[in-house]
Order: sequence, then structure tokens, then C-alpha cells
Amino acid sequence: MSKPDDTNTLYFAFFNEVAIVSQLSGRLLESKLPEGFLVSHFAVLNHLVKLGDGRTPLAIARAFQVPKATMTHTLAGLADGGLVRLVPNPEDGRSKRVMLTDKGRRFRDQAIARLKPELERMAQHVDARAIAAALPLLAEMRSYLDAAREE
Amino acid sequence: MSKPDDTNTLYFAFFNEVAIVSQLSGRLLESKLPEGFLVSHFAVLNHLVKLGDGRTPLAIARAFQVPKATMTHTLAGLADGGLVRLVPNPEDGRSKRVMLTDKGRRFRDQAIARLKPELERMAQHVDARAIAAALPLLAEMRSYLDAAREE
DNA sequence: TCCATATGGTTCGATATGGAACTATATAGT
DNA sequence: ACTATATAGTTCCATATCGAACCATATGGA
Repeated sequence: MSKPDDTNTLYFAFFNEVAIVSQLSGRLLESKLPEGFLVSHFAVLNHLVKLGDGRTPLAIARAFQVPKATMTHTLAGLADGGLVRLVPNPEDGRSKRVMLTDKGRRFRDQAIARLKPELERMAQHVDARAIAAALPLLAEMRSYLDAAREE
Repeated sequence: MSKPDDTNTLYFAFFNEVAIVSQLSGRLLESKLPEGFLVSHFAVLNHLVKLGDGRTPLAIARAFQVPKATMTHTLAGLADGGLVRLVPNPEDGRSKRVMLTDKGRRFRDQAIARLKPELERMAQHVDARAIAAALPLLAEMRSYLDAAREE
């Protein structure tokens, strides 16, 4: 039961914190990756490991809510490094499928290994249960923003 | 009491959601700003309105956790648009103070006004109380990451 | 007072980002 | 079959980002 202005302030504060956490966590992760690799590279590899490869560039772009031009570039970087292979999609001549290479899997595993101590330290300061509790809200907000975007 | 691997997964999921919400909210805000203005511009103006102007570029950079080179550029954009003025800092010859202009205040007010309907719709789908409940966690995570960064 | 070092800010350069225009293929309607 | 439209992906371009090197001023010894 707050006044509208307070509500605005609340949402602004929320988005502000989200932006800063995103900023800082990205930098932290990047500092653990080999020179020249970005969060986006890791995120895509991780996505493919977790959900399976063979997805199309567009599907991946949508999963991360980035423009497809951005994903083209990210995938090119991964392909340059031999971490994924782009193969034609037999089911659709316009499209491609993104396949993980062994090197890509190893890269992802190594990044996680290098991050592990960091996360363990983090878990001692920021309670995992609180993280778990906040996840549904973030997912809800994501899905709302995603829907709002297309209107 | 979960296994370490699950904990890793949890934190990754959290940061992933945070990154996407940051991405989407930024785009949404930007779509309400005049051509050529970015979230970073709005964020700085809002910061100055809320906490008072006269701060130094470096102080603002730290508040948003961006490199100082980035803030130099953001402030240059704002100054170009006449939304802030950069004046010498009488207390420190190396430094400057960032002053809001009337135009800057109006710009910020208008952006908020244009965003208002959006936020009201949002509040009907994503409960303000959940937002309020999640804020402390985000702040805690921010502050942890911030501290971890400097080690 | 001088020097060493630290700090605020800018410049430079290399790269990521994302919108718009484009190409190629697919699908739907006639 | 033919045309119109939609969709996957790339290319192009303008701009944001950020690390590193740099300049100017400040501060703290000796």
C-alpha cells in the first residue's frame, strides 16, 4: 500500500541494483576467462552444455534476449576459437545448428573450475537460500519484460 | 544443504537471470528516452537528483561500478546535451564537480513520466512486495561483489 | 623544498553492441 | 506453380565500452 511515487522509486531501485549486480558479476566471471573471451561466450557454452547443443543461433539469441546480430558475433568468436561448430540445419536451409566441440566443453568446465573457489567464498557471505528464494521473482520479471517487449 | 555442484548451478542461474533482466529493463527504459540517450545517461541524472549534484565524476563512476573512462564518456554525452555542467572542483584542482542543469532535471522528470504507465502495468503483474523483499539480497550481493573486486 | 608516489580525469585504441538494410530460403494464399 | 510475405542469418555502420597509457595536481616523506 504505497503511493505511486514510492512504487516508481522501488522499481527504479530494483533495476538499478540488478544492473549493478549484472555489471559486477560479469566482470568477475570475465576475469576468470582466458584473454579475449567474454561472459557472452561462456554463457552460450554453458547454455549448450546444460540444454543440449544443436540449437539454432536464433533460438540461443532469444534465450539470452539479445539481438540476433549480437549472437552472430558471439558465435563467430566461439567458432574462431574452435569451441563450437556451425553446421547447416538439414531441416531448414536458412538456418544453422550450433554444435559443441570437445574443446568447447573443456573450456566451459575449466571456466567453472576456476570460478568455483570464488563461488564458495560467495556462498559464505550471501546465503544460497536467499538466492533460491529470489530466483522465481527474477524469472517472473524476466518473463514479464519479455512479453512487454513484443507489444 | 545441497551439494556443491547444485550450489554452483544455483548461482549461475541467478546471475543469468540478473543479466537478462538487466538487459531487458535497460532496453525498455531506453525505448522511452529520446533518440541517442542511453540508460547510463538517465541513471546518472536520476542519481544526481536523488542524492544531490556537485559530486565528482569518480564518485559517480564508483556508485555505478563502471570504469572511470566510461563515466567520462557518459558525462560528456550529458554535457553535450546541456543536461549537466562540469565545473572545476575548488577543493581539488585535479577534479571536477557535476552540476545538474534545469534542462537535466526536466529531462529526468519527463523520462520518468513516460515510464510511469509502463511501471504501473508492471506493478499489476510483478508484485511490488516481492520486489521490495528481493532488494536487500541484491544490495548484499552487490556489496559482496564490490568488496571481492578489490582483493 | 624536492622528490616519489598516489589520485582524478582524459585520451587512445581495440572491440562489443545493436539497429537497419540485405540475402537466401521457407511458407501461405491464390 | 506463382507471388507475397515471413523468417534465419549476415553485413554494415555508428557508437558504447573499457583497459592502458597518459597528464595534471596532490600528498607525504626526507
